Amino acid sequence: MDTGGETTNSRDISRLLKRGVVEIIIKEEMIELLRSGKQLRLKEGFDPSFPDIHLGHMVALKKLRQFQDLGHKVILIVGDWTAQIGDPSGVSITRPMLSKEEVQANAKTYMEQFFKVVDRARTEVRWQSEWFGEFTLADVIQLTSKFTIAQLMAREDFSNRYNAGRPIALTEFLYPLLQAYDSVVIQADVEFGGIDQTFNLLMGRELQSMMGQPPQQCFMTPLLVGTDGTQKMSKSLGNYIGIAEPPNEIYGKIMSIPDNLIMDYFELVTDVPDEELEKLRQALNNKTANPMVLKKRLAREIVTQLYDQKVASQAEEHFTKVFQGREVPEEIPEFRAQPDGISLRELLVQTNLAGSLSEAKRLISQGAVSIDGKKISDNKANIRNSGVVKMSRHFVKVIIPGA
RNA sequence: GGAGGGGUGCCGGAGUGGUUAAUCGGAGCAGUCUGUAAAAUUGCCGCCUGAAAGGGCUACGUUGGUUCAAAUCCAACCCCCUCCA
Repeated sequence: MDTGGETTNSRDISRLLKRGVVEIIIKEEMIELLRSGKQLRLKEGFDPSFPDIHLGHMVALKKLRQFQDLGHKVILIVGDWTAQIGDPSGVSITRPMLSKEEVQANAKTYMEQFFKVVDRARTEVRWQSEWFGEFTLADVIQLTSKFTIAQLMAREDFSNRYNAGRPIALTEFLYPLLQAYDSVVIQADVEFGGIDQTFNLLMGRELQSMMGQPPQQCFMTPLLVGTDGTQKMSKSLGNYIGIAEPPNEIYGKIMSIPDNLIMDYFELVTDVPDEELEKLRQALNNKTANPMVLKKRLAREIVTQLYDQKVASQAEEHFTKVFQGREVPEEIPEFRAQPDGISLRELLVQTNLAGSLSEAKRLISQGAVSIDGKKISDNKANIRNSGVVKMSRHFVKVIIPGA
């Protein structure tokens, strides 16, 4: 059965449209669509310049999955044309054009991660080049003629930049238009995106109506705050937790998020039921729960989702032992040195614990490095015997042959 | 087409001939503390070399020039912004 099946009931609907959602345009229509029993076409786009998926993206992906579980279909659009323009996020204006091979490779990486959350069997993958590949200038003119500058300037980012005297590339205006056109081509019923994508999603609605299609519903998900606790999670800000990262890494990063983010993460990235969330929230508020303990639960939940329960317990164990118990982990990367040893500085550089000899020197002088638990502050120290070197949270087992 | 303003390190932003690897803020890194949280606090924050003091190299849009000496002066070029048309 590949249609939406029996009409989705009210309970499913309210759950679907509440948690992890900021705004739905237009909610009433969305509800009607869900009730109609029609199999909906859910559009989700991705920019092949950034193939890595992090927890921030997961909020929307989980939503997609929930829709899929009710029988609906995801249309994943590979934005191989819009990628050449660069999303007008204000962060980066121009992007290097990616070669076909790079796009292919990135798309592959992306999908490997995407299908960790989204059901592949109910997903259709479409490339923008399918339709834009043969777009002519005449087509471009026709498309652009449908919109006015005033309409585009309604986008906050554009008007902000304009008012601040910062440049706006002409091609950037094309970005929302192309994205809107995608909706027309694939006849999207619903488009998903972060709340910062509102403008682009609305353009799709607009264009669809102009072209005689029922306008798509816009489904906006909240932006997850990154590990720094202030800005939205993003790779370029370095405050992200990638879903393809090793379990220990994910677990550790979650443990390091600020306390005030705990409940957001629970709500948006896990499936812990609402009633339970409420209890956790209260426990946190009246301080009957140790935030650290809740975080551990959170970390476990998330690693379990991305891997499995067993891996999650292992990650927890690792964390408890190594970081809380300050023990040396069992499995640490090894470094084989020459029989006559190696200078500590050199070692730090070669194992990527330091970016340069100067940096290594600084780290050592600042007391960041220890060997077998003994702090080394002599920055010209040499390693002559095998041992475990620790720098901050990283360990390396140095092996000196014959020593 | 005309007039004016501007391009400095990861970002913002000082500096207008030497004492400037370049004030300051943010970000980042490391130490102490701790719950790998926050806050606090200390140090670092171009590269190489030196135990250190120091030395060398690279760097202020690009290229060339003036000078004992340039991010700072001159020329050409590239790029951006504003206003007028």
